[in-house]
Amino acid sequence: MTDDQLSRVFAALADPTRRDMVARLTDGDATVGDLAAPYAVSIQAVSKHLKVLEEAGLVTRSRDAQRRPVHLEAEVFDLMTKWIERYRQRAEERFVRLDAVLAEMNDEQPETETPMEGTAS
Amino acid sequence: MTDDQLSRVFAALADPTRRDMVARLTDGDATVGDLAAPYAVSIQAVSKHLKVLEEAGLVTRSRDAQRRPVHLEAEVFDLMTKWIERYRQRAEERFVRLDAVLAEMNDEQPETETPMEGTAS
DNA sequence: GTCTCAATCAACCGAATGGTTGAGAAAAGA
DNA sequence: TCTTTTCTCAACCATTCGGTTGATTGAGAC
Repeated sequence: MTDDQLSRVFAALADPTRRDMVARLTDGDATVGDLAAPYAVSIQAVSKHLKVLEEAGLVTRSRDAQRRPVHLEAEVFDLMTKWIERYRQRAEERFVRLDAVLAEMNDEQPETETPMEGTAS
Repeated sequence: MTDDQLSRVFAALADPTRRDMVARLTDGDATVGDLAAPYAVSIQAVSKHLKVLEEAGLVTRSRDAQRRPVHLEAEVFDLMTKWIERYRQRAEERFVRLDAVLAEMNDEQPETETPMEGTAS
């Protein structure tokens, strides 16, 4: 499943616990124990969540004695933002065009069928 | 899992096939058959994908004879963009603050010969 | 050395996911 | 009516996911 990075990032953020971790990491780096504290799950479960976030490129981990501080990598957000904005813009452009078409159609007959395009990859 | 809408949206877009469907829907509405054409999976599988996208609020489906045209709902993108931008900004603010601290440290070492302040490397 | 702390690895479990095939529903056309 | 087209529903299957407990590693502290 989910071979490319974009898939991994979206999948990582599909979990509320992992989203909350990312949110809290914007306050600064934290250890696994710190991150695990608020949640009602084992520290092993949190460690697994962090592995998912790490493989998505959302966090990195270094070493400080026994601790493994977790650091948020914000650049990956751009990957998502780019994808989202690209298609949101396209959708909005089409909406604007459709709007113009509809306004134009008001002068003509309102009986024609709605066009159904597709397969343009 | 995936109780709230944000989770459902992220989860829906974690699949490359579903992302491609969304991308193609920015060209305009399409039928299930149209959408299924490029993929090497059954039409039932595509129907399932569409159900996921629909439950995430990313698409809506109407009816036109036997066909069920699929329409992209771009507003849901805002939900993601808001979340992403919020935490990206927080992360970047923190980065900028760190940047300022580093810049301040560098001020003590202008482009002239390094005056050997006591700063450890 | 031994002990403790912080975190991961390993095995397991139940539920969800993405795919399949087969049957059926809904609407138009013959 | 019967047929065709379009799509969904219902089982079923293999894999993944999020969680658990138990064992183990890594790095101080004693």
